[in-house]
Amino acid sequence: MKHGELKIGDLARETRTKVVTIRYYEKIGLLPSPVRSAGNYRSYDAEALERLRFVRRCRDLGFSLENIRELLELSLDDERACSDVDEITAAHLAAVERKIADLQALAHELQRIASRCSGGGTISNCRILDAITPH
Amino acid sequence: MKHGELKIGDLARETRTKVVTIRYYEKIGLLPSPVRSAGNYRSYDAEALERLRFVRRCRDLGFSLENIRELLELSLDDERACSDVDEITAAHLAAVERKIADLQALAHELQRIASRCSGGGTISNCRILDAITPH
DNA sequence: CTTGACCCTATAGCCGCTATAGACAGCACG
DNA sequence: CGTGCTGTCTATAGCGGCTATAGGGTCAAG
Repeated sequence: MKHGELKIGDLARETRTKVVTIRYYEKIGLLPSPVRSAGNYRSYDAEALERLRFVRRCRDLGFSLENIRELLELSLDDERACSDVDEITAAHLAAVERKIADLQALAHELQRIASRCSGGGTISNCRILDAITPH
Repeated sequence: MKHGELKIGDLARETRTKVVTIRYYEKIGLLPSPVRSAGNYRSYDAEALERLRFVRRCRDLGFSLENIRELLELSLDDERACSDVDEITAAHLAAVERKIADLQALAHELQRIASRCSGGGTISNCRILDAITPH
């Protein structure tokens, strides 16, 4: 193994990604197939590491793999308009904010329901089940 | 079809659940298999409707099908302690609140990133991609 | 020369549905 | 009676984003 080349486990450690996940990303074409060593091991270079780092960062930001695919493609074409990137980001942010609002409404309702528990009772007079049951 | 009996489509309309989903719930044992009509159509009674309504309500509250299974089982046993129900609800609420916190952190980061867009530029000087790319 | 850590492929499973295909039931209209 | 139409039936595969399992091969250290 030449200087600077990384095995899949090295890549996994560097990016805190599981080995199987890296292979999965390759299978779905999110990462290019790397060259293979004599023993048929995947052998990565620094660029591959950078690409995976970018993917991981995007995943941490909650982007879908499909979005990441687009972002990667955009990032390779210097001439494309930056507004495409902005659009993807803005749409994702909006989706996250919608999800937060939904979950907050949910949390309030659950709090309301949970607060009804008198404690120590049996199912027959459970006010939580009562609250859940549609009337 | 006797008075008061419902076909799967009726159940679907009443509960705003898709027909395929009802069949799916039956397959995984969340709903009991109903009797069949002469033409092999599923035939539901009012109790089945109530049960599905309960399931739907729980889904709307974000409970997993596994949780719903437990809640259904608990609700059938009058003697069981209500605290079991409270536990499931409280754990779910805690999970929802964790998720909200995670998403809020995410939203803040995305806002920070999106605000860097100067508009009108090209990928080569895209400050969003810059912000996403790990250094 | 064996042990153990790592790597390989291929396949199936997770959740909660959704989609597709191909066939049968039941009713209205001509 | 036939023809359409809508609704229902079964069975199977697919979605996203992994994760788990089985059954091997590779390689460096002791």
